[in-house]
Amino acid sequence: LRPGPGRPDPCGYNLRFPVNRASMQTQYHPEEIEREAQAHWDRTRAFRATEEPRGGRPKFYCLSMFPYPSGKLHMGHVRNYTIGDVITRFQRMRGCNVLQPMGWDAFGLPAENAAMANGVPPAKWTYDNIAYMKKQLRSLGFAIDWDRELATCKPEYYRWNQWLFLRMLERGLVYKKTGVVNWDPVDQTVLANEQVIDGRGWRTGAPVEKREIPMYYMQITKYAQELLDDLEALPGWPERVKTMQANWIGKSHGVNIGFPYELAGKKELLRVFTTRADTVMGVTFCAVAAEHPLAAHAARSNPPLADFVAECKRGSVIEAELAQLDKKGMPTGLFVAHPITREKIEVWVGNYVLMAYGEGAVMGVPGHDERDFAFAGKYGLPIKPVIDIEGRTYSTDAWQPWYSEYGRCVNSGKYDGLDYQGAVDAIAADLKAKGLGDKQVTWRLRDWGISRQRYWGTPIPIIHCAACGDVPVPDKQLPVVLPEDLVPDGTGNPLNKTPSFLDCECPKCGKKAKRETDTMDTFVDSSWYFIRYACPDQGNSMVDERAKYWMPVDQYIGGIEHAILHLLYSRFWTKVMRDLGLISGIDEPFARLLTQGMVLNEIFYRKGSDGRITYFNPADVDLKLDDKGQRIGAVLREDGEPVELGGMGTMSKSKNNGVDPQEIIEKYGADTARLFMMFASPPEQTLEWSDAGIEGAARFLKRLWAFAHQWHLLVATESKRRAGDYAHYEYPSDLARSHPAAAALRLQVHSVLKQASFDMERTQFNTVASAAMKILNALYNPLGFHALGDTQVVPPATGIPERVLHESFGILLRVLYPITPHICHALWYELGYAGDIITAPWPAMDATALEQDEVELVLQVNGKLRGHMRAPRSAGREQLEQLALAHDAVARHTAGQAVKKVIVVPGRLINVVV
RNA sequence: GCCGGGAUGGCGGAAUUGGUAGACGCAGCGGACUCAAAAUCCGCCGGUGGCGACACCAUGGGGGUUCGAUUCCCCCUCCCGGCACCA
Repeated sequence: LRPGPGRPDPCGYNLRFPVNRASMQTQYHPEEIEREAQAHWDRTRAFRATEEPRGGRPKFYCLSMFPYPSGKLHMGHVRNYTIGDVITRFQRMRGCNVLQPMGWDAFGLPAENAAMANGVPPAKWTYDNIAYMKKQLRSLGFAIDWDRELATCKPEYYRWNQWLFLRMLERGLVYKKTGVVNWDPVDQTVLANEQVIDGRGWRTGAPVEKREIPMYYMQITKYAQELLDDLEALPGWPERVKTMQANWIGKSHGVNIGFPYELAGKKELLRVFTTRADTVMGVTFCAVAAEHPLAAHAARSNPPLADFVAECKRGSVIEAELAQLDKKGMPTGLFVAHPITREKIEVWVGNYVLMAYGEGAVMGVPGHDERDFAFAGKYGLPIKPVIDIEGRTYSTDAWQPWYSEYGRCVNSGKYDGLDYQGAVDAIAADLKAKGLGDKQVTWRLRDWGISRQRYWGTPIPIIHCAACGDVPVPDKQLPVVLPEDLVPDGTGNPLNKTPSFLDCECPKCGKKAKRETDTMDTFVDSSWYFIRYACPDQGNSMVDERAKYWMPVDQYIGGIEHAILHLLYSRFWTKVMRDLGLISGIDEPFARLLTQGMVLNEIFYRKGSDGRITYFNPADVDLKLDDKGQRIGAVLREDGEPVELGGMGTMSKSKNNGVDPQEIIEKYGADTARLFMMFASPPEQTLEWSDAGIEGAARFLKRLWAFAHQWHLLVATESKRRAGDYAHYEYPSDLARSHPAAAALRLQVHSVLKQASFDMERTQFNTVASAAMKILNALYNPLGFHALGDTQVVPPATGIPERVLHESFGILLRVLYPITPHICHALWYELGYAGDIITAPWPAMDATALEQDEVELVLQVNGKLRGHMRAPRSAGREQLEQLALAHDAVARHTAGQAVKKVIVVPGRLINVVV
């Protein structure tokens, strides 16, 4: 039943199932059909995406976050890319011109670490990993346009990092600054603020130190307002991601206040930022950060203070712990004047003041700020309450949370009685009149430091000349190529010891000069790869007009761990590229974002007598169940001794609970792995790995194949080779009477299809998989299949017309196809459906199939379910009321009581209120 | 502490957004086939009471709105994630 010679293919393609078999395989052999399907797609270049002229199909750009080539795929990858592939294939069926590209986030530290361990250059390690992982991805059958593959470690790619860096440098969007940076002592490199998590390096987990290093910054703060505002233009993003970004950007409205003082006869201002200008009359001291110039000045003539400042600066302390630390401080001996009362205010150095936020100095209002309260308490500074909260009495004994609430000003002279906004407005106006302050907006977001003291990254295109200083590499000398044969040995960046890279001529004066050896943060690489996919072969420019066709990404899929870092940087770069005129009409790169949940697995462990914990892989453990199937324990298969149940946790090496996707694919096939991943939970939720669940998915596909095979034998008999006859389904309007079983089947199948279509649109794929299972269950009975032996052929006993079964099975195959494309591809041919399933449209729901002459209604009394009744669809309200009231179950519960009201929900229920 | 998201059978999860709670699957139990096991197929499967028809209870806990609440509102408990000395 495959398209044979002489039979025109209605889709206009001349496709043939690649294997010429006399009959369909009896059993499901995933490895064989998957190999064949993939070879077929390769040969027909089925997933190559090309730009279509105006008026063509709508474009759909479906993108999954590209992987770091760490060695082999893990389950998280499989889940991520399967979700993307389901969306890709579904959008194709909906008639879109879909692009799903793939590439490699190929620069990064693990390559250097592997190089140190094995003595292999990072480049070789990376390229080997790419080759292996690409093979794995291909074996999963993803509808990827491999023609657009890119790797960020290739000069063709990273030259444009360098090129854009230079453009940004010209415009002041990149600048060099020596500043305090986060230093990861293990990786020996600088980390961006975004890469410091709980005071530790995001990769190494080592406590971050502070160092002063010159580095290049990208001015992301210039875009803070737009990055914040445009979050509202992203309805397709999860709320929590937007909230996380908004918090990270951290916009605060406040007042910048200057406290006047004199230094060496010069009038100066100590600037502070506050969101509580209404409490300015309660200031009893000021505090500056250890790095503040005033602290440095005072320390010069005050050795104990100098020691304290040095101690604070050392800061080899975890920031999160720092937050719990005691408030510590020392007076500087300097005094400033209160901007309104002219009172003398002492300036302290405080360990709790951050140099990087606001002005690096605060006004101390112990009456209404918890930190200032603790500080004042410790050093005996006065506490002056200036805000009154109605119905509360202030006491300086202990801090109360309500002390920091908004209220009315008291003890504040002319501001007494004003509320928060009134006081802030009045005080800001007075300060402005004196030139001592004004309203100000402050951001938490800081500029993005991109210099990394590492080898395996994009070289920063700068040349250091003794005469001319830092000179940008001229465009015509790009790319600055990174040598690929170096092997780092753990003693710093090997580029520093490589004269062939290091030595060069100054582009300005021609004298001998040295190249910059710092490389760029790898987040630069991933900030625009999705635009480059539009034109990866473009050698003359960063992007071309094809980017305009494909951008923005319609659906982006990736892990929640990138909610801030990667997604914020990418939004920033897109806006920069827009402002440089490189792309147009795009403010945001990703229209819709889906953050997939983590993949979890059971954790089993034993605690040794020395307190050491040993973890056991779930594959080596047997669960013990009681007779109800509830787990009561687990034993290690090897020794039969019990192990502890540690619950569910993210698959990780440390917990020894990972499952290698390769083993699953080899044992069950890609379709089974894909089906399980999609079926076990909705994409955004965590997914709990289960061997039994995998078995269940495999069982379903076997059943599907067995059913198809049985039916294939049935329809393969001579007179039934009429697949083409099924092309148009027209059913008599009295199908329900002539073939009640057929009408019932169509009702089931089309209701399920309606639900599946809805769930596809809202990316809830677990219920799409369940829909396919429901259709197969509905089909099993009409064929009487289950009662037969393995190979016996029996005609349908129910009298359901074959074309109804054909229609139903065609719907089943297409509903399931995005999730398990290989088996559906094969069965589509085997059962004689026209054309190639990858060009088949998503099935259309037939509304007439849902129409019934009689409907079942739920009967309720006072909202409680009491029975069911069948009634003609045409029955009116009154007729239904009467039927319901006369119904046994209803009568029993309403007997002797007055009926107050009857609620009729057409087609659903009747509720009698007594 | 602040922000966000959750809590439904033995388990993963459904419930088309206020209308039959537990779809679909897993596990379990009983049966068929088999010398036997596996595989496959059939049946049962939230709890309590009852031979049964059926009744009552049940979506973390408590209240409310409604003819009707897993769904909406208020309070509380617990869990997960993010941020956190941000002035």
